[in-house]
Amino acid sequence: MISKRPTMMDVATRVGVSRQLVGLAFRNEAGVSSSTRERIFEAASELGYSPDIAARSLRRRSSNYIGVLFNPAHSSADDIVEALYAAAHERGYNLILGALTATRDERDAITELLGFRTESVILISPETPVNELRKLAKRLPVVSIGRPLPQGVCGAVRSDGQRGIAAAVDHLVELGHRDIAYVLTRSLPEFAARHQGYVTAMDRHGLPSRVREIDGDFTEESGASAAESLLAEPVMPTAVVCSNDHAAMGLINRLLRAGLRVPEDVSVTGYDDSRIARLSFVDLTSVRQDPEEMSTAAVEAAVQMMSDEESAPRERMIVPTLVIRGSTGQPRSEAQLHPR
Amino acid sequence: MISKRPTMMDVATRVGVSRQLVGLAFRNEAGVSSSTRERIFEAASELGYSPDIAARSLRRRSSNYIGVLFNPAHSSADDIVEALYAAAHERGYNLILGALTATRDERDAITELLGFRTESVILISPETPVNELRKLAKRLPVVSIGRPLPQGVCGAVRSDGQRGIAAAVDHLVELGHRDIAYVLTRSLPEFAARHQGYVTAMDRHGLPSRVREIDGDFTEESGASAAESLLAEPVMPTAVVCSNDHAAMGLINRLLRAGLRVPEDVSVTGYDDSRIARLSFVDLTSVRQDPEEMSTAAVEAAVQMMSDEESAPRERMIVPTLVIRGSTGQPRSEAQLHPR
DNA sequence: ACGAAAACCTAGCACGTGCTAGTCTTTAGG
DNA sequence: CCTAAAGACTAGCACGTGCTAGGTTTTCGT
Repeated sequence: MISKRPTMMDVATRVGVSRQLVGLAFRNEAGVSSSTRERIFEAASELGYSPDIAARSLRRRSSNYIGVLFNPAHSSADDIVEALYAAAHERGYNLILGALTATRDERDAITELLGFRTESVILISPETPVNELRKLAKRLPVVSIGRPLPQGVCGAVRSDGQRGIAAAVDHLVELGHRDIAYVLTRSLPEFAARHQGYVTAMDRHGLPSRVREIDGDFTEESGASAAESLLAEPVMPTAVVCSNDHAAMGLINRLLRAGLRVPEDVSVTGYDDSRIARLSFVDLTSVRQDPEEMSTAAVEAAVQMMSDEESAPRERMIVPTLVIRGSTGQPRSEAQLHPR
Repeated sequence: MISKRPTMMDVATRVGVSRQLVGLAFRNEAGVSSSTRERIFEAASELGYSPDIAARSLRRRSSNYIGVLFNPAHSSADDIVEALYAAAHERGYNLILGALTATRDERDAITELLGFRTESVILISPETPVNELRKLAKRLPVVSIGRPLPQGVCGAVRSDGQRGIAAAVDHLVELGHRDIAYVLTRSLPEFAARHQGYVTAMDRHGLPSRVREIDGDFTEESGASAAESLLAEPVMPTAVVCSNDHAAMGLINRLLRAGLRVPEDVSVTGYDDSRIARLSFVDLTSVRQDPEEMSTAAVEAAVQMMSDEESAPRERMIVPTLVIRGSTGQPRSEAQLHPR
């Protein structure tokens, strides 16, 4: 029973027709009488037959599949993957996932996707060197999500980190904050724009002298140690903008332990609007990069590049939005001036 | 360039050998001189060739792939998927993922996996009716992770919910708690064992009269409303055992807002040891179902059923462990008797 | 230098399906 | 009743690879 999965032929002989007719029925093509069609599907279900995708795409010379590289450990990947399925399905494509794990690096995962003869690949926050991406993009349409790349390397969808952070700074300034610190992430290139956004926004508000930058990364620990160095200062800023949600959480936690209240004493913002930020427990004001919009744009770019081989790789910038929650409020001096 | 991906034949003509020799080289078989082998790989890399997995598994009549059904929205799935990759790779198998999304139900996803001719499927917390699972298991080895099923339906790996909750209760009793409430989850069958574990553990400790059960589910809101009903009681229990981490978080959050401290006033435990529980912010004592152990067991079961077609479906129960963190401590009366 | 084995290489069929080009049967129009 | 068209169905090749069964060259022991 295990050794042999049924084929079209098995269904055909059971019904008493030719294999080709079964093929027509499964492809929903004309030329099969409705009674025969019914008998075919019935027999197929009895035998547990389903078409062999490998054989089909081999013969068709097109798989109808888009490969997706994602890292399940990265918190925002799930939302994007989910939205990609919907977006691809709407346009008649299927997805095949390539996961990044401790035992599989990007090269392995991409090679596997190519092995499946996907017609294009969508890479979520890839770290593959640019020249390799360029090489890859010569073979098939490639769309990168989230990573800033030089013009024309491949299709690209990313959100405007500069505007995202600027929105956070604007929000805080509007609340009355002036001493606004920033916890940056050094390790990844996509964070350069966010950093830039902080600096220019502070400038724009006439606060260049209040710029205060602290090193951090993607961990809660880094947020906690950022909190330490702020607490050690003579004057604690009234607000802290973080370049990601995890660092923001670590920071808040340390501040609370030090007896400060959020947002009464210090306002904090995150970035990503990850599931963590949405927890009622955390309730973190955060910059949202809409996963539906990113995914739709990525699939659109891939579809365009697949249908028109000569079209230039499409690049699209998504405008992030600030989701205001409970971790931001009026600064403490203001609160003292206008209590409640 | 896009219309035609290179084949073995292209590589062969470029090197000046037969297609079969290229095949030997890529399968790492003997019979290819090392110099030729080198030239073949060089040409392949220049052309961007990688073997066509579809054609290969078609000819081999075995795909070497295990299908994995998972729900990216479910918090514990990521860890399991990651561990599955490692476990499968160690045993010479690859994984192909089938994601559950809003637009794809289990039937769709499983049908797709079958279309890829995976040699077996591992289903993470499937909700497919038992009779359909039984039918499926007749066609190929099926292993379910997490769901309680009647004996013999298919391979099964799950953790002992009864012992898991019992461990939480034991821990609290050891700390001195006697008034221990339980927030249950009604919606899913795998939670029946946990409920049972609570009742029997309370019994065993001679506390059947202290049993206090509150309805809940997988959401933070349900935890919050559970907190409400506890706060409305004349005597608040000193500890609350929750059947999942999300409910525990909602509960804690509401307690804190009501001015209670955790664990000084109330101890709380969760279940799943999800990433959320590990956040320094939350620091939740929780029952851990080791994903590595579950995954390894699942792959082992699948491999056994694949290699020995007649072997009975394997069923394995994993013993969960309690991870003690900061949300549990001595009960308030005890703490008053022995301060610090 | 000879035979044999080892090393290196190739021909041809098969896997399950899609597609083109048909064949055979039924129906419709005069 | 004849013809043509439409409907229902089928024969056979092709897709890219693996495998069996060979073929040819090189190497080695004596």
